Amino acid sequence: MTDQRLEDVLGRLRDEGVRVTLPRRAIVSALLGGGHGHVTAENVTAEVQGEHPEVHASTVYRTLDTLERLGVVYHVHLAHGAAVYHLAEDAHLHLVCASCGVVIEVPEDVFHTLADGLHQGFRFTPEVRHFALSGHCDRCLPR
Amino acid sequence: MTDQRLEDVLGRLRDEGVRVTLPRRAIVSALLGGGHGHVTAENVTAEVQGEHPEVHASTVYRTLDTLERLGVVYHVHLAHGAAVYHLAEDAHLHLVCASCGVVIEVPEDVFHTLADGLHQGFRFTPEVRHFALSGHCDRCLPR
DNA sequence: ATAATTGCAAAGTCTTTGCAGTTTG
DNA sequence: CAAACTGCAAAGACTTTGCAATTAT
Repeated sequence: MTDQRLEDVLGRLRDEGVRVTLPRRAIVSALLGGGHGHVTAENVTAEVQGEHPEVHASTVYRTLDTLERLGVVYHVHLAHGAAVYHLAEDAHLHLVCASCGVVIEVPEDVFHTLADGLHQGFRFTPEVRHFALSGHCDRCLPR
Repeated sequence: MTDQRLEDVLGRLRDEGVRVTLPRRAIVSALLGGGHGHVTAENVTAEVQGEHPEVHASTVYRTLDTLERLGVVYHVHLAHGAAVYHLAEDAHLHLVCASCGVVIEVPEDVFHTLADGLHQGFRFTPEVRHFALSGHCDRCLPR
């Protein structure tokens, strides 16, 4: 019943000299448990506070930063609102419809051609993970 | 000496039933005058207030919205900070280095292949103008 | 005249920060 | 025990909004 993935992550924290505290344990649990990606810091806070109401939002932000530094999670800006967090192992790219907000997840390799072109033409290496690509899904296509 | 482009824009406002006021005149002037793109609402406000200190930032935001609705300007989110505004006629895409912040402007057609691929594969039409593409320029490339 | 627009102040959203007290290793 | 971490409250950056007074048409 002890979640192995939880222990793995906590082990990684300890290996890095990062202390394992009750808030961190709860936050990592929430991330692993919620599972299905796209959680905001606020979502995580709410979930954690269900069990541990004393854990403050600022701690959640700080912990998410720490986890990102360690490569456990990363965050994406989907649109104008709050950033969403993912487990790093679930890495993928995001297409967001500017009208209806639907999020389409796509594998990274879809961008290879573009990345090659940008690198050759402009000496620029895109990092398409960190910001979603805005646009329109077919049903919201203007006109 | 009367700026023809200014009068053109103001004419467009009137045609749309939008009133031409002193703040709007000053804001459009600032956009046309500053010229070289990438201005934030705050930049515009500062410039306008040089001549007309009574014009309030909220008016600038409202006017920029109006101008965007009319297709005179559009705004882009370069990174985490404030949005930047462009004259619509200067439309182009933006690559932003996450390390040094340099902004590289590229023609839209660089994205055609990607756009076709996304449309065929995911029924999604990217609108690459509204958010910059984050990444790293060669001199900031990690590792 | 009258509907649009403005200035102002206040609020709103998301996130960060300073600090004193608490906890981990 | 020392260094790391936390809760709290406050601030910070950017933008939006409600409203009464003003202004363009």
